[in-house]
Amino acid sequence: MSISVNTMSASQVEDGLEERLLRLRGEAPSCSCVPEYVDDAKKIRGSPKFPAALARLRALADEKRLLVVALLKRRDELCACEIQAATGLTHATVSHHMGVLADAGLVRARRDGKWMYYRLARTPEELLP
Amino acid sequence: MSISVNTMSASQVEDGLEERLLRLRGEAPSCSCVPEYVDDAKKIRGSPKFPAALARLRALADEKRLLVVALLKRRDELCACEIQAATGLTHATVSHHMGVLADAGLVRARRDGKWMYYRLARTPEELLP
DNA sequence: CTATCATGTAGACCGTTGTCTACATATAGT
DNA sequence: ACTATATGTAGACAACGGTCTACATGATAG
Repeated sequence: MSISVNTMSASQVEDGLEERLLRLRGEAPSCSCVPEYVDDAKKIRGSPKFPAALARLRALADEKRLLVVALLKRRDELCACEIQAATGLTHATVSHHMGVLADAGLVRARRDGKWMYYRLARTPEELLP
Repeated sequence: MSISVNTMSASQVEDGLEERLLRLRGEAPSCSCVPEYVDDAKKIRGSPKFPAALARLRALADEKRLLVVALLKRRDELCACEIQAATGLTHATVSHHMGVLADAGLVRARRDGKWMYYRLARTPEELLP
């Protein structure tokens, strides 16, 4: 899984055994590119912003959920039954989708009697990183 | 599939047959919300911007692809083998991911001899709607 | 021209997820 | 309390997508 390209010493490259083994697996590049990108990748993955941004993107990467968010940009609040009618889904699926959007921090839910109302949690400009 | 809530006339509601049928399917809301959102949804879906935005979001909604885009924000160009090392994937999977990003219009590919170089197609600010 | 390296493509595998039905919970009205 | 309405939850199923291996293509060096 982990690739130790950036930690290979000159002696290891010279004896060639380790390198050839990696090459046979197709895991060792032989181009002349600099290897600092591996550290960059670790930094990016280690940042707490990365999983949060990924969660928001995954929440928006669905046709129905993106439609709901687009609707909420026009009307600041929609009840669950409106979302159901606009998407053509069952109420169960709507509930699922709104849960995904809420977990990602994109929408906020408010209960008023029997009805649930949803609105964007932030301004549209802040929705994406 | 299509829900005709916004086209129901008063007589239809009064005789109740059509309405009860819709209710039995769980497709007719009975709350007091206004129904213009159905037209809004059609407009949003009909816009050419909607599928394009969805394609970009779906391309970014993957851990590895988001990592690649984040890397490309720091270094303006990366070759395929660098991306392979940074992600820990096989070259086949890297090729697949870069194809998805390119199809979504997020990255551009450039061939230089045996190597493929990738860079962001736009400035980071334009990447998302 | 052949060998070798970097990358693309095809197909299979399998975990993820969007969707539904069925049931459960909550709220309001009678 | 009892009923009806609105929404949430659980589980099942099917389609999608990320990943791999194996093979194909393109490109350079000798």
